[in-house]
Amino acid sequence: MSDLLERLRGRGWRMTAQRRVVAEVLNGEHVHLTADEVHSRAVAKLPEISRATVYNTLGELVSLGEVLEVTTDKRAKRYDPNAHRPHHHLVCARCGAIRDVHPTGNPLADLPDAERFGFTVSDVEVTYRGLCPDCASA
Amino acid sequence: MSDLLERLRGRGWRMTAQRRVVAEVLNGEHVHLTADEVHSRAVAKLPEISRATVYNTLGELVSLGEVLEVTTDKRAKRYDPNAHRPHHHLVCARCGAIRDVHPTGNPLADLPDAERFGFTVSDVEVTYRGLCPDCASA
DNA sequence: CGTTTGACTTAGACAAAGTCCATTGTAGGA
DNA sequence: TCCTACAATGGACTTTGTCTAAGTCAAACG
Repeated sequence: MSDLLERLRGRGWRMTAQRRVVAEVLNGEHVHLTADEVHSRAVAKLPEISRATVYNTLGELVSLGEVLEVTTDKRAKRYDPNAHRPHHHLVCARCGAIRDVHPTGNPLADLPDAERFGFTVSDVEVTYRGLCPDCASA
Repeated sequence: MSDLLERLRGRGWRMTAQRRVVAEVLNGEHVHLTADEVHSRAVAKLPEISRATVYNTLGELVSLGEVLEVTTDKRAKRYDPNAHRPHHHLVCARCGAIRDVHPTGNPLADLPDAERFGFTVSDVEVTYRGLCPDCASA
């Protein structure tokens, strides 16, 4: 269950009530919360936690590589704790629902040298867009 | 040249000084300006143009399919006038430089039915990340 | 051409998301 | 237990974008 929390403890991350709560909120599969949603849920468990702390903690988790920042829409960034299994995202264009997906193939290999403009390419992010079953039938 | 302007005129788009200036600013290859950058450049040509008009006009160009919205980073949306030729983006993780790229292969075909969760998938957006030559040597 | 009209533009208020900073609190080691 | 470096707080601030009411103008029409 508490994989994220376990990993953080193992890395000697200084544990505080606030950090524990944020990590707990983020735990799970197909979790893609905005900073604000993380804050709301954290407040439910620990009413005195501040917005700044949630932002700080999320930023730190991202730096540690334990959580990924996902920007699927133009609104708020979302935070994805599933950082240890590489994956991409499928987003509903209407309601914003997000699923983790695992396409076959390797898009990095699909970018010819001639198209790299001298860049050192290290990562690729793929976002599929469409309509989820609910929105498609509406 | 004024391909964009030509196309818009051809579509019976009501032409005003403000709209012309915005279209002119956006013209070109590898152009990925934020709304604010578009506004600054538009102001240089037409000082009394307002921010709201720039936003309105950009939104309209996107609706018309003449300009694409790109969200490569967590900051502002960027606007890409190269909407005719499908392409993806290569972004420098440090300085934010953006190039249009044309990978081989079709990522849409790489998403198995089992990974679609019943979604009607219509589009895919690929963002490569790395360091541009300047940032890599620094 | 002049009139008319509905679409376009404007300035500024407002909202949402995120950052910054000086102050206060506390985890964890000696 | 006490200390101290690190963490949390909250409120002001910044950035990005939206909205509205009132004024302006492009273009169709006669």
